[in-house]
Amino acid sequence: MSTVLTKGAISALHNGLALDNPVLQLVNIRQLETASGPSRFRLAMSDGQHSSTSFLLATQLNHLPEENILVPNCVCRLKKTITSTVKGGKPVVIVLDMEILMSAEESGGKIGDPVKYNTDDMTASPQNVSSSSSEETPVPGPSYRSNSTFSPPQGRGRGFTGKSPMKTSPMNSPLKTSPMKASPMNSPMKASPMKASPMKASPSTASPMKFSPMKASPSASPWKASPMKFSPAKASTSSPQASPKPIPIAQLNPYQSKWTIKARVTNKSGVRTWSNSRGEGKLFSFDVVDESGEIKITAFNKEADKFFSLVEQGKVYYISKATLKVANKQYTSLKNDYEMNLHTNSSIVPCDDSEGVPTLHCDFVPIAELENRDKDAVLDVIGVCKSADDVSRITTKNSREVSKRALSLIDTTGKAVTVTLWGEEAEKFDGSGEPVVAIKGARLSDFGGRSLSALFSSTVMVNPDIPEAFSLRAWYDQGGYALDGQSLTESRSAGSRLSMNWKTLSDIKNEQLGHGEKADCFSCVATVVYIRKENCLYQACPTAECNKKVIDQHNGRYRCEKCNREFPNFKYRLILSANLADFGDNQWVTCFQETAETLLGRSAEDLGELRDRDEEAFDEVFQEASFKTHVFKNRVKLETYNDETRLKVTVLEVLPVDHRDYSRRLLRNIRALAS
DNA sequence: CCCCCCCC
Repeated sequence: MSTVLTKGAISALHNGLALDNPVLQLVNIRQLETASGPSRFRLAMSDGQHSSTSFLLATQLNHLPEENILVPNCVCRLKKTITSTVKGGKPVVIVLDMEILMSAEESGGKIGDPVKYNTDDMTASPQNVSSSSSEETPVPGPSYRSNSTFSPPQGRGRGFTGKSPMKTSPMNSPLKTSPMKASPMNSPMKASPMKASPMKASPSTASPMKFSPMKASPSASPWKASPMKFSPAKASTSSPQASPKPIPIAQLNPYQSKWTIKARVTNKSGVRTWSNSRGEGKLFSFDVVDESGEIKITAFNKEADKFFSLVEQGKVYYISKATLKVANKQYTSLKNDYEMNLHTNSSIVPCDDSEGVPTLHCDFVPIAELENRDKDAVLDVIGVCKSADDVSRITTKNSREVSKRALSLIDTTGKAVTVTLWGEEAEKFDGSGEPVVAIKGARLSDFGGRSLSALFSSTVMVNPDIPEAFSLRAWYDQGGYALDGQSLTESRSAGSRLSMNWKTLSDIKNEQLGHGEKADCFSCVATVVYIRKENCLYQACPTAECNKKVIDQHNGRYRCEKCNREFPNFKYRLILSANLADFGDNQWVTCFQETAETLLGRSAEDLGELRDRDEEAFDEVFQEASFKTHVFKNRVKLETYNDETRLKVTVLEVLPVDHRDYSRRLLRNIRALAS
């Protein structure tokens, strides 16, 4: 059993040596006293030979002990560590990422008979590091699979508040090429002659908000560069260098103090002020990228003044001595667990050698995949803009006026989604020629099912010079355009005259539908569990417009009080009480004539005749209509008579279930329940 | 230390 542990790892880690995913056993875990901030856990780890209590769990892993996953005797793989030295020269191994290989039960208790590792003896050399002896620590950090790191960007939006970042942009040359010119692929004009599309996006028509290519090294093809090719930075924080060698952004973490990064500014905000209960101030932020990754940097107050004009969109800088903190993923699509705040001693130095430093880093989510992402997620998307609304002005809840424009983007998944642009971005957007539109950092909303909204921090690029844009262009022009891409965003005008305000039956109670002044309308998918056949038919006035119940005079004549007439005949009409159920609740509803006929699959006239002639056949109609599932569009209103209130649900329309649509919504509900 | 990001 002891073979599972990486012998010698304790010594190696204490000496700051790189190890490839060492496997250790947790001997003990203790929560440290912390004055403020998140809890800290100190770990005692064993490699089977030595044990040491000099391990500290990075706070982003606190959930492991908190959920009792990381408990004594479990066996762990340390996927990412950094060895720091605390005052007194004592090393501490900070565990930044780990996984549990074996639970305490599976490990069967303490492995081997480890002796306490003597941290005073720092000359001790690691022996028998039984796993990999590679000097290369795998570049740590979040997964960077399938990302794009590319240049150049063509646009970025700052929304409609704050200062225009364009002012500070060095990039004001016209759009150099459209994707297809740069693309080795067939001309889309040839592939799709009737589409005038992309060629129209000429420099002269290019939206001013688009950024033109950067003058810096158009030859650089950074997306070809492997983001993983960096050698590891020394874990040691010693040996200050005269001209510091930059470390990859992906290796930044809060447990190092001396570092420099070399990175390009991809997204710079204006200066914004804030005022809340915790105080007030001003700030601006910017995103930077290198080949390994990206990170958000924020400058407050004095630092905002100091660095605002220095930091220019598209330029490359050496940045050092800033504070790393855990990023709040809620607000960013940047692929980094951390972000950076500038402080008094922070240094930002322009760098002339920008060769090979990419300009943007995207992780595009296929449109079909948006269905499975959480609401409010901030993500990157790319698609062909097959249609765009005209720009319109709306007034927000805070009575601000703002421009908006909705686009429909489609990608090779054959799915489309609506994206809303705001402010200047909406005004300047030119959708002619069905351009490829890439958005970095759009927010996913559940409006109309799934839709996207650009944020202040989003970067909107029209026909960006990136491989994804080229292949999308080719796909679209060579046939994708003909696809009737199903949109994840249900439009309010779609379907029939009633909008699909989808609810489950339990929503009726939970959301107190029908309790308002006016009746509420909603749609649901439900199964008929019971239909009351008693009193479902009545004898109505035979006059076309009058449906009033007639009084049987028992002399072959029928009297209508409303028409004040007697008739020799009547017509049958239906008022059906049915009980509908879905996975969460059931509900009594009323169907009048047409909806009742649809539900039963018979006309009221036929049913009336059947009831009088063949009761068994009549009953069978109700049996057959039971346990069928439909889409019901309903009106719901709380009604009061005689001090008694009850919820009245009237079915307005019965429709067949669109199973594709339904399963999408069902999945969404299940996810919502699970989260 | 922000985190506003709008509308249907």
